[in-house]
Amino acid sequence: MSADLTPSRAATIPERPSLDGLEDKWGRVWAEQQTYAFDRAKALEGSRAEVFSIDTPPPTASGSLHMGHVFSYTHTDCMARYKRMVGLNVFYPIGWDDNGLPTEKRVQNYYGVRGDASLPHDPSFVPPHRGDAKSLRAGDAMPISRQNFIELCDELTVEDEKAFESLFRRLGQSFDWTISYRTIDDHSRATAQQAFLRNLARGEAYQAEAPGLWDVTFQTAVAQAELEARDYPGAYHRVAFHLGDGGAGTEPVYVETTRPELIPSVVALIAHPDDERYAGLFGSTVRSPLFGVEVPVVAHPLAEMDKGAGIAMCCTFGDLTDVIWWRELQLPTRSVITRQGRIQAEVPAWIASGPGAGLFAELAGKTVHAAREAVVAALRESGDLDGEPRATQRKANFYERGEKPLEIVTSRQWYIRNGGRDAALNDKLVGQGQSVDFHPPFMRARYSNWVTGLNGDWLVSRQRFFGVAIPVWYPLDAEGEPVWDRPIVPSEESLPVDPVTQAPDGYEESQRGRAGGFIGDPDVLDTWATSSLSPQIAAGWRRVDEDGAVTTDPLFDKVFPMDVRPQGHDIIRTWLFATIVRAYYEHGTAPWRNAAISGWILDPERKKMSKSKGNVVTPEDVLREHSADAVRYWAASGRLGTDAAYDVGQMKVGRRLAIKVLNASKFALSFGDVRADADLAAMVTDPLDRALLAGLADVIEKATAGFESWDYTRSLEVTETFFWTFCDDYLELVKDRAYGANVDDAAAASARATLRLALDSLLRLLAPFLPYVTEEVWSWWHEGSVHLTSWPTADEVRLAGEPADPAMLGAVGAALATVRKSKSEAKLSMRAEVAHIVLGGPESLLDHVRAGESDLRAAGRITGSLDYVPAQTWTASDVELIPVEKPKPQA
RNA sequence: GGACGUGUAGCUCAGCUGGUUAGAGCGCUCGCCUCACACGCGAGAGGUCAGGGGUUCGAGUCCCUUCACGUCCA
Repeated sequence: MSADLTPSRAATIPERPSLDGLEDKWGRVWAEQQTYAFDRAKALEGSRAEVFSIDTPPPTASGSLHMGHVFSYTHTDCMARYKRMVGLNVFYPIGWDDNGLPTEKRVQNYYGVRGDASLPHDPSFVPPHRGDAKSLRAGDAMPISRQNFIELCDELTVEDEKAFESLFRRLGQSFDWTISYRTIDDHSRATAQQAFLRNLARGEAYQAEAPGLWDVTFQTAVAQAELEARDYPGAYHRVAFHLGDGGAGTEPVYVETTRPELIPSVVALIAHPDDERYAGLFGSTVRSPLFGVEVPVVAHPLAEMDKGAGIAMCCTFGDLTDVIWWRELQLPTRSVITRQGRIQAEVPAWIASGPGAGLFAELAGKTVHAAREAVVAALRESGDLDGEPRATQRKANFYERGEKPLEIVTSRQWYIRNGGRDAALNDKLVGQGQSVDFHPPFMRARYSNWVTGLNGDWLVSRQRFFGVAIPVWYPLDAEGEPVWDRPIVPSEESLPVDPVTQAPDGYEESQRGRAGGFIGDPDVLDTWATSSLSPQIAAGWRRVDEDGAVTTDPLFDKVFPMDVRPQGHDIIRTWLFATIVRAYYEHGTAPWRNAAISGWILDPERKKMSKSKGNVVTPEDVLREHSADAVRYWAASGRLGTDAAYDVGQMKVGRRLAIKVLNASKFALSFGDVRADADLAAMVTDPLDRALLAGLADVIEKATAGFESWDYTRSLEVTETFFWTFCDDYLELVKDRAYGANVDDAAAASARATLRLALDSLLRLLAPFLPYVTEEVWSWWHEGSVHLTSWPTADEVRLAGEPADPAMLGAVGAALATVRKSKSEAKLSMRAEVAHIVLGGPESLLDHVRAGESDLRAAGRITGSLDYVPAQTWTASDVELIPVEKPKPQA
């Protein structure tokens, strides 16, 4: 039986091995030698099964990497390294998500600018400053053209990405850096536009004018997945609506509303059909206070009987329930809130002829907040406010990055169907989730819950500057009005396009904005609409050949569907779901076979780490202080799907382990060389050595099983435990035997061979977790990288002949511990000699101890008589110890 | 209100399909400068496995229920 090892040679070992500098040393070597390069040619020749492909999350380039990134990316890297060692051709790309609002905000602050679509491109533009913005008020920002703005985004994200790359490299991420992309680069933009155009051609994407959530700060539409419900202070205002013509003697109907400023928008009062208090009013009409607009009282089950007065004021639009009522009850549209979050300037028709026209004119142009105060004052004056407003906490929808509650405005937007309005499609998309193996499995419920609970299609258009342009134009009719339902689309060959600066085929730029001409769609796609195509972008779904033809890279079928999507659970509803939707439409399949979901990192007090709490640590500092291997050890101790604490203690344990690997390896290789051509396995004859390797074989099997079930933590744990036993017991037991004797001494040779065999496997078992220290030690006596060797197999260390019993090492180790305990209790040095001892132990194990007695005597310094007696537990009796002679201080 | 997860030594966590006196590391206490390692080595103390009920010869492990915490969705 010969082990499948890389070439070995006489060991060259540093005098004092150290972790310091290993990251720089090996990081450079790995980069120079392309250690982690994906073998494209081999993939193209071979079968899909020989490849392991990873849909790496592209981090947001404009943020900064935090310990959560370190945590989850390490999880993936450990799996990637394992898969590489079992012989798979690992496709491990890295991309940057430099798209979207975070980048825009960062660019605005960094350069002191803001985008203004009305401005022309200035080719010689120089930003006011770079970084170090002084106190920057929105008004001070310099307005610049969209193109100039995008150029700045481009400039800054490239800088940010360099910092990220350096950190990832130091952490030991085994990406293939040649397979990289940026979600704003030409290839990504073209891919995103091509996929969108195909969605459009197949009817999966559509345009609609509809009420939708709108962020007044960022001036953009917002999708359901970007919502965040937050507590928001408000007040119930009890407001009177008047019956009939409001004649005296009739009791008004009181509603309780938190948004009195929307009274001009009221279209109905709505109560629950079972609510007897209002049953008599259904079908009749009431007049709104102040404005005197006549609205019906209608029944709908979404009215909450126990909330407020039990009867709600339906306005267009105060919240999402209003939208449902408006749609289902076919109510009129009476919007007064503009996209800026202010009351519109013109007095609307339904108010102009009524008593409130003057009041409305006063409200015009006011913010929602100011309008509310004005309306409340007017209600007080007219007597329509019953009592005083009562403060309340209500849940309001916010854009996840926004600071003001979302308004609902009607606008023309693009959508991609995602099952939110189509039960059959919803079922299919839930089914796509079933075909992905989630790790841990319960994470699938997050997916199914989200998909099942969707209440609308995916809104993909955003009114932003920096992003992938929606690749369509609209013809203008003879009156100069856009013909929305006949969008002009570009050819796939011409992608990427920017409809704002380029004219569509068949038109001249001079026709832009003119009757009979065209306009370009000014919007960009949701960031997720691009990042949801990360598998397609990385794997070359779109490729442009030299002749300009659009095809697909033949590699695509060798890596797609990908083997795994690693990501955090917070973006199951966005990134994971969107990727499934896109792959389903384009390929009819799930985009990956597995989804590996990492948990969050919490601070030691179990709080979420955030800048505002001041408990954020920067990965650079952490890596410098503890070493990359130590930080990886901490990360790898966290199982998939489980939140973990930021735990310096665990990093110290990892550092200790890494240092132990250095020292133990040095020791194990220091007993004199074995013959280079020797069959190591054949040299292992001593029963204790055979027991060690038998135990190691079991460990290899368990560690392998761990990785195969995505439980890398289990692999680390069994390997680590065994490694410490190897150090504390086995090394101690055999060192005397391995020392000193000549090369031809069979007992010594057995120990030395075992040490090498064991170390060889142990390093490979630890390599996915501790890439630096294992590479360092490997280099002492091997050619090539440990990361490109084969994963150890139990067969390598399972010797021919009589099967050895791994329990023997445990038995002799327990006996040694018993001897140590005697010395410890006597408060003596471990060097103290044992003149006499009677060892008690389980009868079934005593034979094992006898078989290893010479090693036990050497390690325990038992120089006198050693007797055995069966006992329930390990005990020592009749112990006679000889203290070590303390050397007299020299005079 | 719904879904999912978690609750095991002071702390961080293992305990897989139920089976002998519940494990590890850190921390703590005591001892040891043992020729790989003092960034080390050895030894020790610490738990009625959140509470209650049930199934079983036997439950931290399965079922029911209560409580606490977390995340997401309403």
